[in-house]
Amino acid sequence: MPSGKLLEEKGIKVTQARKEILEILETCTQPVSYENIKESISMDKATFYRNISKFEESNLINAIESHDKKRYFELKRKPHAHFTCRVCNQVECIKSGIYVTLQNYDIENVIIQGICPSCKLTNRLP
Amino acid sequence: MPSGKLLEEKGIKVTQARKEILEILETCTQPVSYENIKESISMDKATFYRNISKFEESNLINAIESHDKKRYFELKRKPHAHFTCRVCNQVECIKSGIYVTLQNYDIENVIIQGICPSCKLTNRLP
DNA sequence: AATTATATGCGACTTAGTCGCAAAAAAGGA
DNA sequence: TCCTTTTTTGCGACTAAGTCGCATATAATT
Repeated sequence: MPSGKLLEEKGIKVTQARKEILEILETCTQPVSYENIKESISMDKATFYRNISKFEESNLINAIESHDKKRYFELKRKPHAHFTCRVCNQVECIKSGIYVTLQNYDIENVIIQGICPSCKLTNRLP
Repeated sequence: MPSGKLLEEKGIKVTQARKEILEILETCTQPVSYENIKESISMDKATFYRNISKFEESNLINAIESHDKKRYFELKRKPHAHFTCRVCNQVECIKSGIYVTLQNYDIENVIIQGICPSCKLTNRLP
């Protein structure tokens, strides 16, 4: 879906900066932080975060915070859980069936924390 | 269990500050932040956090970060999931049966994010 | 074109948590 | 008990992801 269209649908004005952010998020298979993509975007940090806030309000994206205190962003597609590795800090989408329900709570995200297979195998330390 | 004993078992030197922290954590039924308990402790902020780090290394306590970017601490007792409310930021222990397994991952914590029943009912906004 | 509204860049700011260092407290002898 | 070594503490300065105020720029509207 072209990023301009996504924005129009949500009633968000289409700007160069916003298109840039969405286009990058569309190509990413895992959530990314500002740090991860700052070389690939041309806007200022403040503009990036202001637009990210706007996208969050419009329910366009999802943010997950990892152990490094950075927030990682992804387009909202099919709901799924996330795994954050406390060694490499990467945030991974977990597509496999994790279903959590809690009576009377609104559940918006499920985050599993621990050590990912790759860090486990290579015995990397935090 | 007296807090001095807990420390000795883990080979951590017993000091006034450490006993204070543990005694408070022992009385808490929900995870608490530094902010929550700073009036009840007599040590400096740096000392608090240094001891918290030590307790984490020794697997004595657990930390959960909420939406307010603060970390909430609890004694490690029986493993259980946590719920963090993005409106009131409280961290709640979820004792009911949530079991998550992921092949080849080490799972250390499961955090469910959303809106708690109390904030839902009263329609509080973030 | 002129007016109004919204978005952007820049630099200063916020804030939970961390660090360096000197003073204080504990531990271990002799 | 006194002396030496090791660990802990308090204080103030610092860190870093993210936010804010404001002036400028861009877009929409009349």
